[in-house]
Amino acid sequence: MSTSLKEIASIVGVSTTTVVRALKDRPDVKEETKQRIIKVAKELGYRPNILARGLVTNRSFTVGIVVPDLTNPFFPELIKGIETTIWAKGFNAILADTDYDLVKEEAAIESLISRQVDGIVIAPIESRRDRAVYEMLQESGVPFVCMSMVQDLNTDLVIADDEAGAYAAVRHLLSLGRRRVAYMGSSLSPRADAERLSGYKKALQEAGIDFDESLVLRGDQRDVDSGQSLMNEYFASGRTCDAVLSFSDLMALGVMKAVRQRGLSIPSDVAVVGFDDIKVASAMEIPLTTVSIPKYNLGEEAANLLIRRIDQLKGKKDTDKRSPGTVTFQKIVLRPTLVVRGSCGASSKTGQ
Amino acid sequence: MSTSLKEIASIVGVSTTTVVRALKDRPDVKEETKQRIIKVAKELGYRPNILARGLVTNRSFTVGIVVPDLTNPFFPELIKGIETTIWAKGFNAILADTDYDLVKEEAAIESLISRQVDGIVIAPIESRRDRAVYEMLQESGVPFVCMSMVQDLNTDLVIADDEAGAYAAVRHLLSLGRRRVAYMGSSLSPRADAERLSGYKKALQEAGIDFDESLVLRGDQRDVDSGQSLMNEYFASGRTCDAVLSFSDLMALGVMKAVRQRGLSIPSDVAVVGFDDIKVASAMEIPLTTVSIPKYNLGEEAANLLIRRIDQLKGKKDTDKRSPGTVTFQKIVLRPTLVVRGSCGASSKTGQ
DNA sequence: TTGTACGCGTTATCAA
DNA sequence: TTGATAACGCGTACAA
Repeated sequence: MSTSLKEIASIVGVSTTTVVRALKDRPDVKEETKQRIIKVAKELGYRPNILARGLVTNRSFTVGIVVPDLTNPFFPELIKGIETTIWAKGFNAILADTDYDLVKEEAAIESLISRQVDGIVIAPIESRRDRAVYEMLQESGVPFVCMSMVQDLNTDLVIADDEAGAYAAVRHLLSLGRRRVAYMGSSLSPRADAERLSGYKKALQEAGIDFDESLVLRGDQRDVDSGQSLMNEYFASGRTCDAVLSFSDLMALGVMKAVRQRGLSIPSDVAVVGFDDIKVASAMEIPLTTVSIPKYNLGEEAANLLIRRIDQLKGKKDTDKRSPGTVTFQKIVLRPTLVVRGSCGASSKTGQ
Repeated sequence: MSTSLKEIASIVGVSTTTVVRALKDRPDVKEETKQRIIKVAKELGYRPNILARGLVTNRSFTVGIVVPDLTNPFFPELIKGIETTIWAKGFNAILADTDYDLVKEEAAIESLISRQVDGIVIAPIESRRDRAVYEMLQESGVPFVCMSMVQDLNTDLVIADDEAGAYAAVRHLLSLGRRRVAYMGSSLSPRADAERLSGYKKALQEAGIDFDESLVLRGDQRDVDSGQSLMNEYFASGRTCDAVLSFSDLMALGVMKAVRQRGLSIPSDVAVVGFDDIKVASAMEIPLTTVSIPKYNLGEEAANLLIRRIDQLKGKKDTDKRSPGTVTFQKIVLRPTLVVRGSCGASSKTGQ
């Protein structure tokens, strides 16, 4: 099919070894033959077969990216951060979307290992039964970085500071005079949810406000409708609030819809704050105040950490690959920033 | 590193051939040895090296996906459609984001070819100078499917019917009594832009309305701000309109902002219609009427077409690979649907 | 029922 | 300055 070193060699009348040297522009080839080889290679449109190369070098220059749902606006930016970073270092990305399906997640990881990826960045589903999958991955020896905590497993980790994010948001709301701040969490991300709730409580406590369990709701962060219906139920049950911090911007949009349907206005009656800072958050009629997560940077950091791991793994010649006692995992935590826009009722200059 | 057939063979005390047969559950292996082999393979966590396999079978079971910008909400759904479809057939996806950079697009394609992908799905940048890149790709012999037309090149193509989409939208607006309908196009997608403009004109003509060049604007479809500033300029120049069809939902959001800033109301003063139907379109305070493009389906169709191409290419044993005269390219056109919501002023039951 | 031998395209080692 | 040769892990004729 495609031209190989051997073909070039036979055409030019040299050995493949010489062809390799010429194409890699090594100094130890006669200039004339080098030129002849390069010329023929160009004419034939020679492209190295990276698979074959990987077979001998034991490096595929490929990393796997595993996410639960591409269409969640959170992930494309993250992936872009990863892809751009690894691309700059000569790596390609194999992408797998698990659809929040544990079976597919496991299959995806198996497939990636079979494809000899040099490493994996993975945003776990956060199922209660995902531990086994990650233990399998650890045993495989393929380095990987998680974008959220997997139960009590020790892994490399790159995450946002959820507690600090929620804390800043609630603190801000309280400083604006809000007193009944609802927390709309998500049961799909129990770890992050717990962190945020903790930040929420901390802010309340500092302001001397008692924690009120009835102000805590939980739904599905991926879904506008979830935020809306949750908020509707909340109102329907006779409860009230003057502010809502929701787990995602998508949910926050749903909250806004519900609030309006209730005939209340934003932000005067109810302040709404989201989480993530997706692109359209600023484009709403009432621009959404939100805890902005540096998604692209998270991707960058994860990619850089992973590549470091790969280098230190493949770097050492053949000193025993696993020295399980020695490994210290890294945990990189990025601070989110509160982006104040219209929906929280602050008189801000930001976010127009 | 990872266990190979050879290792298993030497442990069990048979040849690699036998191991292969056992692992593929061929009938011509003694049941007992088969079980022994399978057992050992399991214990050692054997995983076939797909790269090595590809070297001999000349099939990598990988397809490349090339898009100009992952964070444009249009693409994740498209990619998901592709990825899910090919995954079901045993393929993995290598993803490349070109950042609307022709140089990176070419590099990405080269890289994919070097990685021996079996095929490529590509959403072209639509630069004026992209032709060379695609000719290179054609010469490589790797089958590929385009998600938009590349100049006057003949390729497999899977696209939405832009003309029909725009036509339906404008027709609807006119049926609601709108008379000055602005068309906000995009200079980044000249082909689709021309198609839509044509649909726009067609609808006007049928209604007996003269085409007015001053109602046509052009900006950057990726950007909310572009829609906003374009619309601002429009108003500032003293022009008016009672409806706007914009090239993307993102742009439409910008238009809505500008209209409100102008003190006009939606939809009574100005009806706004978008294109794409991104997730949040329905979550706006005034839900956005839009021409819904079946992004996921486009991805599915592209993937299926590509896999058909791959099969028919690799299927034939070794009858000359390129019979350039014989190839007939396919063009699959999917119809978009107009989703009527609040922003166009129809009294609809849809889209709440 | 099992094994031998070769090839896929590349890199690496050693020798000339 | 150049070339044999082996090796990576797997698949497949061809034998036995």
